[in-house]
Amino acid sequence: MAKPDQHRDHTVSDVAREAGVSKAQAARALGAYGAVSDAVRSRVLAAAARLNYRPNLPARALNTGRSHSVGVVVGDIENPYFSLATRGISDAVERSGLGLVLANTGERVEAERRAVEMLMDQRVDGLIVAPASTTETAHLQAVVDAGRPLVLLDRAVPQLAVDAAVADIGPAARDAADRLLSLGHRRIGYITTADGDDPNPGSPAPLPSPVAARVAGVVDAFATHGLTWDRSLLRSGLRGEARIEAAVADLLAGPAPATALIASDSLIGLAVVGALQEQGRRIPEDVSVLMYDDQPWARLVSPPITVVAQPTYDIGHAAGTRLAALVEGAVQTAPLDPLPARLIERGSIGPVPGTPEDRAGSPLHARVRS
Amino acid sequence: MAKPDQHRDHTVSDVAREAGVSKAQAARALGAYGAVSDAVRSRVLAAAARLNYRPNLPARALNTGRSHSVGVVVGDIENPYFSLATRGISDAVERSGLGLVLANTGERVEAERRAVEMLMDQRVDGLIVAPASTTETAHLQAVVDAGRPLVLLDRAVPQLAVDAAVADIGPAARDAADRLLSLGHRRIGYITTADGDDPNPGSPAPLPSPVAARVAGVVDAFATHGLTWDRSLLRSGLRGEARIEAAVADLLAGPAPATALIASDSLIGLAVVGALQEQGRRIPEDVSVLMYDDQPWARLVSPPITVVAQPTYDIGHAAGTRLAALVEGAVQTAPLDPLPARLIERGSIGPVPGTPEDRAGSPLHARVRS
DNA sequence: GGGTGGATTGAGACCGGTCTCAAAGGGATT
DNA sequence: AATCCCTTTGAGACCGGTCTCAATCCACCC
Repeated sequence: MAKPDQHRDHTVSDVAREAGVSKAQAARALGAYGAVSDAVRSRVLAAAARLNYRPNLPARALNTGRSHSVGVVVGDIENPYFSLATRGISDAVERSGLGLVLANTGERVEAERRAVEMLMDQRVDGLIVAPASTTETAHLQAVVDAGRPLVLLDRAVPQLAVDAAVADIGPAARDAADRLLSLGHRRIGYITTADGDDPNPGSPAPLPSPVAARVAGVVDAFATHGLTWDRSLLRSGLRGEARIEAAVADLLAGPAPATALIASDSLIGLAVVGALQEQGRRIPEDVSVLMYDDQPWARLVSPPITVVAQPTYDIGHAAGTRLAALVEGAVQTAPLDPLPARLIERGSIGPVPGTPEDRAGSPLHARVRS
Repeated sequence: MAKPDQHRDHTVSDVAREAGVSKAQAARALGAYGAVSDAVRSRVLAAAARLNYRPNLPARALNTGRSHSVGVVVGDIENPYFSLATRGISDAVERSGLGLVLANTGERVEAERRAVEMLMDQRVDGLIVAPASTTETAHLQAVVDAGRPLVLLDRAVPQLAVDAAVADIGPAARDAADRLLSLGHRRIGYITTADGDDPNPGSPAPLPSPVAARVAGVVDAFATHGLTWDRSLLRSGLRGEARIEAAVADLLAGPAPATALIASDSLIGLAVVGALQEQGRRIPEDVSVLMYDDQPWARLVSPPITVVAQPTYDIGHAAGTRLAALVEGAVQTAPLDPLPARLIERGSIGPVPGTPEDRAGSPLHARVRS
């Protein structure tokens, strides 16, 4: 009838009794605060060890108001980008003695809102969020209003005055597009999972900032050469391999097919390379391929993939370090510097099909500034 | 002098006052327990909405004893195996309304011990652990003794009477070795990051169970054919790409080089394929390669890599589902079934160099059962 | 020897919820 | 109208810590 070994854990009071001191003194010795004589401390510690005492962290959190844990909200921990960034966060945050509460959103704003709410209710000391949307950010504003430290990961949100650990994509994005332009490419397809149809900020559903920056790199590079990028070559909101493969096939079909494809992340890249192999297209002879996010396998496929590499681990680490500082009470800190991304040229981009390599640049110059 | 907007959150008492009811009634309405009339409930809920009340979960946890969160302890979240499994855990556990507290150990037992202790102090409702060691498991036994639900991930620990979500590697491991044997391979190198020098259970520092099972598959397959696998071809404890590359070079050197290499996980596989490419060895003409854990890129490299695929997501999902059930109070449950692994043949294994393919099987038969 | 001040100590309130228990309310029954 | 029973209500203890505050010690000094 009675539960057999319902032995509840020992508490501060138990330890105090065992050591023959008051609860207050035991608590001070165990919590390492306040004034405690050496004699009492050692008696209490010995008693605690004897009873195998373990502190109840939620109880402690209840009246200190500090939970010693931070929340991390990412789109998908399965995505190598996020798992590496999370590793960076974890390493950074652990050295401040903070635990890590993880939430997946599947890039759905609604799930993100719930996760953030839950973490706030959990009274985490701070939050790192890779926001799924640039516009629906009321729940993030609420975090700021509540005075809880918040650091954004990977994606900045202009209307939110908080730190963001991001890569400085712009220059590398332009480099990449320049490179393609100089090889004669004019029809460059851009494929992303992110939602948003217009690369201009201010549109009703803009792309998340890093994707927008990548697309802007293409647009800028074209503009620099007096050209205009054909926006119909932007394919967004593509979830699932099938949709991506279809987009690849579509971009490569018709009278004015794309001659180069840019994959907005390594998951897209995987699908794109897979699709091209299946469709029997050669890289880079038939199609040039550029991928965002360097992955170990990018060097191994043939040809090795040209990528724009971001310091993903460092981005996570920076976010974690900054959040830990804010949690410790830092204030008036300088904004985080964007970390540099860079183009790593390998073998997956080449001259436009039909163009002799040594003349690759000429069509460009023929048209420049009309 | 006074902190400007030190507005502490509203509490149940605040809501009660606002709604004109007792604290107890407000708490019942907000916590959805006990008996509350419709009139009171709606008044309380309206007041709560007006004050933007949010429950304090640590406080709730303090006297219910349930934190509605589970701990996950993995070797390295950056490893695709763990990030995929974690995704499975997350999905499974989320539908039970449980949060997820993550800890990385870097496969160090000491870090694992600390992480488990911290999570126990945090009073998580249950734990999922991928144990770094098969022998140093006192901290895990302590979890069991404390009556807290525990599910092991990926690796079973014989002396621990708890559920383990693992793959049934044996058959696929034997299939893989059989395949290599039938192609004439006799010198098969096995490369792993795990520590442990002897595939026999009972040795002082045995390999973790899944690695042991994989090695046992090789041993068994050899034995079935009346052969003995040369254990000097087992290379364990290899951390970092450089060490792995050195091991590859070493295995392939000397008078009796390995003709096939087995990579114990996808990270090893990456390094092995990279090393072979650098060393100018062709796969599978010069060396056959088999990898554990299917990864999207394994299909994309040339030749595509033959792998033993495990249902990693499902393993995580099974662990999460089982843990959630245990947390809900399930008892007397059947042990978890190991999930099947299977050999997926692609192009990275071929006949032993110098052996005409159609005669590949003959040296084997010539020796069978002496 | 009395005074002084800093270090130590213990009692008890408190954090924000849950939950027990006795009292009050409200039908239906007789 | 009195009784019974079930629902609803509020007071207050409690979870396991922290922390305030007044009381007590004790070494040192005049």
